[in-house]
Amino acid sequence: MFLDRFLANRRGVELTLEERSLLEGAISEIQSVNSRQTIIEAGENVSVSTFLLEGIISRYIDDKKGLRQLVAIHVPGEFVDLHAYPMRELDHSIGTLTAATIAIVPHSALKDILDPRPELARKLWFSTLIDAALHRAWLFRVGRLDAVGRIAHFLCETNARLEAVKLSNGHRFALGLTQSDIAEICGLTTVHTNRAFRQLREAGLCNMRASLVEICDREALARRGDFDPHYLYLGQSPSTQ
Amino acid sequence: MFLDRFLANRRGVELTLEERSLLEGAISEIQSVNSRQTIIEAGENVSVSTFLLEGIISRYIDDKKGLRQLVAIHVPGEFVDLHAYPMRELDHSIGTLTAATIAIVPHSALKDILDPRPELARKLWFSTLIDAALHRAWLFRVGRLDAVGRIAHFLCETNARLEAVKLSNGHRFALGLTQSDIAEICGLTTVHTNRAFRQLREAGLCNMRASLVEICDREALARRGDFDPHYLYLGQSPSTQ
DNA sequence: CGAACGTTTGAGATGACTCAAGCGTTGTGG
DNA sequence: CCACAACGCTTGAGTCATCTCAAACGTTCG
Repeated sequence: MFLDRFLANRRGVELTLEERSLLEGAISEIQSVNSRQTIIEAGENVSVSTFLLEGIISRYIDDKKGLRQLVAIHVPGEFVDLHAYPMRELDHSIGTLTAATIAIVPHSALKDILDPRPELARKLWFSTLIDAALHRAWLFRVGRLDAVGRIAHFLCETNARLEAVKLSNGHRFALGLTQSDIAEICGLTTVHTNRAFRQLREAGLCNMRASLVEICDREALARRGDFDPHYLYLGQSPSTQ
Repeated sequence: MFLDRFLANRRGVELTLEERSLLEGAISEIQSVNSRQTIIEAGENVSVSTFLLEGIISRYIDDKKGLRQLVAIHVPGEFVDLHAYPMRELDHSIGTLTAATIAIVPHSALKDILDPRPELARKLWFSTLIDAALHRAWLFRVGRLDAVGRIAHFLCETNARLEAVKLSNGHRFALGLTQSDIAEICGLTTVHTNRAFRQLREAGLCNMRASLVEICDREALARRGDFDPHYLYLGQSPSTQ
């Protein structure tokens, strides 16, 4: 039941009941973490992976001046660092953005489950590759879009991801992030992010107050952000644009 | 012998002789491809993966105006799209930048080899995760560095990757790319890339003429580009900064 | 020799940044 | 229950990095 959301609605790799309960059994611990806490520091050796049950977690790279670049965020129902299983150590740090609940999965338990089950291993492999696809979409966002487009794209992506795990109805969702968080995600300053939000609001595309996001015109928002959900590898959800 | 360079000098996942020859046997075909050819279009269904023997191959996402964002480049000794094995279809396109030689590996052959060999499967999984780590470094580059820094970072990365497969001596390497290619990689215009190259040249950090890159001051270049090679998961090569 | 391509330089436009300050909301302690 | 601190949001004005448009120059190759 902890893993109900894992790979939910992902094209072709939904887990069987047996697979789900096997993975469930590999969980060693459930933890609560406060907002804005570092969970793993870049370069650390890790022997467990983290599955996110509640809240938003970020992955980021620090530059030498202490500024950081977010390279991923995770929503409930996703492994945050399953890639640590083959990699052993990480090239980035991990921290909470909001308060969060996580499940800890030791790699030894994972190995016992996966070694005799190539099909399941391939599904987990797939799930780490979705993260890579998200990285690519983020690259596109930062490299090709202007400030308004980046925010539009990010909101479309987040809406689609949350919808897949039933945390958005397609038009409205709670997102515990501040405008500064979104600025960091989109590679912008807080000030400029705020101005871009105003433009989106005035154009009637979307609205964010107190971390509740309301998407007024989903299609127009997707157009403004040049958003094509293909890279999320979702199944055919009824309202996915 | 085709696969000699694959995972060469990668921390902890070097292939055994047996593994190498098994993969070697999975190759169905060797092909030559001209410069600037599309190999795979985004969204296509694929049942083979591509291993790069010679040349430079890019992966890119098109925006709706026909401009493209490069999300990865590959050098000899790397799988270009091993992730197509678990994913089946790709969220980006693939094309050559220079003339190239590639080896084709059908997924069916891969499955036969990997299903009974979880250890080898984990090494291939790892190799796709290095691509993800490269994506993250690219995000850092585009999100946090200025024009000169981005180019410096890219040159440091490329130097290190080519060194791992013995195509750079650490200070000099042939790179069949134009300044426009590097502009696309770094999310800059050609004009501005040219000006940034001049700055690097005048500062005595590096030099690029006719696609031969010469790194004059490796440490200073790494500092300028805020480059830390940790994310490449290389073994301890003698001169890696 | 000429066409195609890549590199280099100039001048002006613009999107995003920096610095600075005011405003609104929330939570807390006296 | 009020006052104040902390935090996030909003706005303004001036600056700067990068972009756009334009043109000249050098190589390579047929």
